[in-house]
Amino acid sequence: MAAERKPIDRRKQIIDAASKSFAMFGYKATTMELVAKLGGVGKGTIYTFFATKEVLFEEIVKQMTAEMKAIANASIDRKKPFFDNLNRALHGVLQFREQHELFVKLNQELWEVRTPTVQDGLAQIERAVVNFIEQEVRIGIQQGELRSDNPELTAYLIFRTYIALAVEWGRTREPLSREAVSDHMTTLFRYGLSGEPEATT
Amino acid sequence: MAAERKPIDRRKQIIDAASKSFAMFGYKATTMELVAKLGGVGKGTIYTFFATKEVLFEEIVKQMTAEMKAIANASIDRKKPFFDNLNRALHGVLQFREQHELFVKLNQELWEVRTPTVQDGLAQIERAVVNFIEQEVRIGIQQGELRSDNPELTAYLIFRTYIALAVEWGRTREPLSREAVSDHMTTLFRYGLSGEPEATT
DNA sequence: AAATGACCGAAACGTTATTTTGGTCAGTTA
DNA sequence: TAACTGACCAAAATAACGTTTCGGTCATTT
Repeated sequence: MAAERKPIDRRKQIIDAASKSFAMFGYKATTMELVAKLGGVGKGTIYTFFATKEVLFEEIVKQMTAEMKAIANASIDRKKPFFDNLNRALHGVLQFREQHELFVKLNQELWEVRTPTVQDGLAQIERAVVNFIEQEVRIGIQQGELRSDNPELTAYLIFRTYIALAVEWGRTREPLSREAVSDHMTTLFRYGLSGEPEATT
Repeated sequence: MAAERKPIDRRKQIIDAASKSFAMFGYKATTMELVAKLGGVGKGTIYTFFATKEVLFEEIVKQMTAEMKAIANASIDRKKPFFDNLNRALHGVLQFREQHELFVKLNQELWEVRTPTVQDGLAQIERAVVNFIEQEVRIGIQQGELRSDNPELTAYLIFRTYIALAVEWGRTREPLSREAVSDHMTTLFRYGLSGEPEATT
């Protein structure tokens, strides 16, 4: 065994530790001291990679956003119809969301104490998601698969409906399964409430 | 002139004063002392009609809910199709909302300081609205005008979409006009995003 | 009998003392 | 000597506490 691998990646250690801590305790309750301890790293070391706690947090949000975008992109198949893609992307994001508690925790924290940094982070994620959907909507329009005089608004509506079904509905009623969420999304946006019950394009 | 009308309606005076104060200053900043002063009434008198400040507030919420329901009901014409009714009811409620600042103020207050009483009041209004829509959805289904395997969820989605368009969208983007809101609602729920551009049933 | 406002205790608020925490840097380690 | 560390500092958060405000009561007035 060649003794060579030893350049411990401090940066990764820090990000991993911070990720876990933010997801577990939220932004406020995560102290740099704790991140250092969890990461097995001196506190000073963190500051050789990240200028401030805020920057560290933003990095993690950015990373998570990229990861989600990758998942969504992977589930898009340009040869398949818009609604199939929407459905699959939805499933992917939903699953990701369930695995990574960060969003949930952050939203909770935003409700309990209004931390501007957290608000910004969440807003950034929302913007990324809506942008992604908007782009897909534009492609769908070009393909003649759907109609919209305002792709951004349409994307926003899709996003809000998703949140309503996947998160908000479950706060006062029996939560919906992943399947139920994407079923409702698809049928609503495909045909609206009137029209035919089922048909495949 | 027959001198007879003189039984001053203290109750009404109080409710009017409280209504204005809640709408102007919010729940917290409205003191019983102030309501008394505005109503031209002794503080003790309020308590002969309303057991607590909370009860007074609930009464006003109840009254406002009833008023909204009346407006919505008035705009419903059983002979006309579901979507026409939805559209008209929407217009009515939107207009009502703009006239009475209470909702706006209450929502703002709920964001700034979490007052449980305010939260309950808002939740009650939401429940009333969703119930109303649900009932209309059920009728629409019976008439074969629309399809839904879960009227409550459908009603909830209609409500959330309405809020998204009328309120939330305007927080980060250029607000939509009343017309734009109901146009988008109608087209989305009628046909979804695919399907024909325009057609009248 | 209906109405009132001085009055009361509890909750909210402002202020100050104390603790925690983000961020630095002189010193240690490899 | 370059990466790393943790004692250290100022600023921000929190706790302690005296003061004010406010919901609710009730003896008195109308």
